[in-house]
Amino acid sequence: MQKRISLTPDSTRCSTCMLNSFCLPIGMPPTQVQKLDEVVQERIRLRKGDALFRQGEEARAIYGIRSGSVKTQVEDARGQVQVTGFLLPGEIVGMDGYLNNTQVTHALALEDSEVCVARIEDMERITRLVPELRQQLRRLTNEEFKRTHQLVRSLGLLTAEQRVAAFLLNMSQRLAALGYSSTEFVLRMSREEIGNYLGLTLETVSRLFSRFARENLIRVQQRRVQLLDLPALRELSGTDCG
Amino acid sequence: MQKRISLTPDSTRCSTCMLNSFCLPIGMPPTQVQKLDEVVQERIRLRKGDALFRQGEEARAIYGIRSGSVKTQVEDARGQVQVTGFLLPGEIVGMDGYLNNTQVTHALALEDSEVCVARIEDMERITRLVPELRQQLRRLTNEEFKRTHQLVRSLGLLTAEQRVAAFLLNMSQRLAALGYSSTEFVLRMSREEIGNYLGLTLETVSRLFSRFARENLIRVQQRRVQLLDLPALRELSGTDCG
DNA sequence: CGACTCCTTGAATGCGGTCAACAGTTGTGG
DNA sequence: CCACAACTGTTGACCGCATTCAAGGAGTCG
Repeated sequence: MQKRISLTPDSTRCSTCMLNSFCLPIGMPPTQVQKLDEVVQERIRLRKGDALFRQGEEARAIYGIRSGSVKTQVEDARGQVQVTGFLLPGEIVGMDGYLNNTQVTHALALEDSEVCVARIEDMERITRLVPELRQQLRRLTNEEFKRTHQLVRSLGLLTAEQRVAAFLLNMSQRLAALGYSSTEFVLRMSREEIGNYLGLTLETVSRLFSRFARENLIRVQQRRVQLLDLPALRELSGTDCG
Repeated sequence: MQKRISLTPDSTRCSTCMLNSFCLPIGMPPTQVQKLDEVVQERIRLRKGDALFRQGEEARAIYGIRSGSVKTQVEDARGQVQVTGFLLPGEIVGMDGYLNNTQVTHALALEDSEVCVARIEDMERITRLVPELRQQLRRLTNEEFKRTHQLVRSLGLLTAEQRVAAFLLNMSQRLAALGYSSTEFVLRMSREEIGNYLGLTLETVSRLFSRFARENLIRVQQRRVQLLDLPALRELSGTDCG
């Protein structure tokens, strides 16, 4: 399933990566980032639908998304699934596993993707040399908490309409941060996955997309989305950001 | 509001605390636990309603609940509040703040309570001497993730009935672990707080309590609850544990 | 005792879910 | 290249769960 790639000296590394400032090295001085090249010795290529890791597995690494996108989901004893996040390039998957050596979520590729591998045992070693890395890992864990709290807030106190609007704005923001258009993008996940993530049915998501389109807030054709009226969406979402 | 208490040599410490095996020292050998006494030099006494810390504040410590109970909640820019957890004795509050030096939630006492203070700057120092502590902190962070994921699952895919049943079972389990009765206890929070936590209105919570009582699954009088039929509640909850 | 908060219960409404049919898209193999 | 199958998304009709609004009761504290 997964395809491992060892990085030859001249292949891309943290220190020369385009996503440098969005990913693990965020805010680290260049001299430190070079030391990260020692941690990230490997990449994995995933086909759409491949598992990067599975809930319950031993956690061996944390992963930075280099291209493509990934969803995380938890599964209970009865097999019911709840999507807990959609991850974009530059974002880190597996922080929760890092903390207890056991993955608490599944991570599945939404499309063909490539992820960089930072093995936990290597990091243990490197944190002794680069104390900033420890701070970095904390910060990433904190990000993860904020993401999850936002999801809880959305599920706990927003209406379906607000959730869908907030979801679109959130995607918009994150894509914009990566340098993509904030008003025109392709959703990599199905209506069902969006619905599951937002605690709604796929029909409700579809209906709201259609209604937003009818009201000229967005344009939709399949997974291609165009946001026509950001202020109105923000107003609808009932939150001040995604 | 808060009342600080410095611990005199003969007052209770981690190494002699009754909650020893439920709290920060969980699973640590006695010799290590003694080193924790160095970290936990202070306790705070809270009156009902007092804030242990507030969202946005600088995080200076993590806190172990010694007696009483605490709720955590996030607040958005418009002042809307979402309760994210109810914490019992032995449980740790503030892990998320520890990770970024900024509190991402409010923590409020549900009743008169006492919490032990482990200052972050002290812990930095102690982790150099007691490497196990670092592992401990990771484990606690992971616990926090699991708690939150469970809440997301509950909000995302359970019905009101299932959520309330699961909530009661969860309280039951955690109280039982502390040595209290698993079938008879007093809820420290209002219907409104439960409702907010579960993404329901207070009326829905009240109605479901009444219905469970009518069906002889529980007995309720105000905040005093008695679970009469655990298997049936488990069945209802649609999950295999709280 | 009165004022307050918290809880319960009823009645009516409506949001989102369910079930079902169909359309559009993608992928596959002949 | 087309035909067919499988998947994904849209839309409609109906239903029911949970919310909303409202009134009244129970417990608590000054």
